[in-house]
Amino acid sequence: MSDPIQPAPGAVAKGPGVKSTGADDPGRAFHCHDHGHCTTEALGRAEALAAARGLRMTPVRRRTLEILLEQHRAMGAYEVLDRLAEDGFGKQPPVAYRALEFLVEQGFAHRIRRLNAFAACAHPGEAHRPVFLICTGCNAIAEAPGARVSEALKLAARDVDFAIDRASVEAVGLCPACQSAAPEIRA
Amino acid sequence: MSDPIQPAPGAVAKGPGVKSTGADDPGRAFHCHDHGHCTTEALGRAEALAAARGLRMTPVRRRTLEILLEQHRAMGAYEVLDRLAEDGFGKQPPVAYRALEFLVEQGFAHRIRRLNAFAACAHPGEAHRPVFLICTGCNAIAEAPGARVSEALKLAARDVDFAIDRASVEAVGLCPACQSAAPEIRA
DNA sequence: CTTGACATGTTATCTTATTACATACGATAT
DNA sequence: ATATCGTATGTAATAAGATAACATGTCAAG
Repeated sequence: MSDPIQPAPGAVAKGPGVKSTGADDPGRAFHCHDHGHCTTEALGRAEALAAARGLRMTPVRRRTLEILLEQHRAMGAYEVLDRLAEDGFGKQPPVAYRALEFLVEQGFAHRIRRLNAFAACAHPGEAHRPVFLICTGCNAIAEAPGARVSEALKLAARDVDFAIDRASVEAVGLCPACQSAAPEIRA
Repeated sequence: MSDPIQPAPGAVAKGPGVKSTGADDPGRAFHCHDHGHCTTEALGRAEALAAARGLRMTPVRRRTLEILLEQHRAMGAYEVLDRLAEDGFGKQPPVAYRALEFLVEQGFAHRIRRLNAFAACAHPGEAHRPVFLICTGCNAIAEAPGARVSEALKLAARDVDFAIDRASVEAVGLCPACQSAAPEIRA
């Protein structure tokens, strides 16, 4: 049960200009932050919400969320499955898919369609329409506030009389740290 | 070589309030329109653009685009592959994937991540950042102008210093016609 | 303690996508 | 006209992602 520590691997900037940020920073996945706290809080919130909704946060489900929370990146269902199997849970795809489905339904995790993968939600419980920012440099994923995007989307749909049920907005590019790093490579 | 006719199957509204629309209507996929013209034009533009770019619009590529153009909906790679095989082209996945990749790269088709599928571009050649509207009722797909959404997205990214490379905006819901049809079913 | 709803586990299968390698085609330069 | 090189096509094999169907286990209400 490796409980990975502070600077989450692959999600933490080391370069210059990196500032430590608090839990409410939208782009915190891209910066140094107290990841232990970040994890604990998300887990706690999920537990509380599940309880409040009369749902069961079972061992597989909790562990699945823990696994996703370890890093600020998306994981494929099979990657999650392997981890679960290591921990003594079932070894077959539905085990992972069901837990992930539950987490997504409850808003504790998100599905990143572009990557066919899943990522822990950074703001469980808060109604939000996140825009996903996917860094191709370090694979980190951040959720940016998507209220405005969502609004623009709604308008665009209304112009053609389309009734939106749900939407996904995913952008790939470079996080601040990888922008600093990449040019050296390209040059 | 079935050259599918006017009202594209699955893409054309039959209900009340349906108006015939011109080729420049953003949501035309959801309405009655001259699909033959719509197809011919897109194909012609693609040909011209390929030529202008010094690229080869080979038989598989052209046929692949034709297949996508038949209907205003997304098709899976294997569905396209089957059609290609019928026409005497190769029967293995790379045949379809390569042609589709070419079309997407050249902006003649789009990849709809949410559906793991592909759809012909409604505006080849015109620089545009489409928002995809996917109707769950009839599977039609329309491209709405995404300039504003794109702008909002850019701002959201800038707030966290993220450099967007490309983005996908996909909304699922009901097209005008299916909105009229659905309530009867639900009731 | 039984029952019913829900959760977990397994098998099997399906769909989507890629890697690797062989063959054919087409434009260019001899 | 033909050698050549880059590009396109074809095939086989397999990886990666996802679901259906069914059996078993668990927990809490009655």
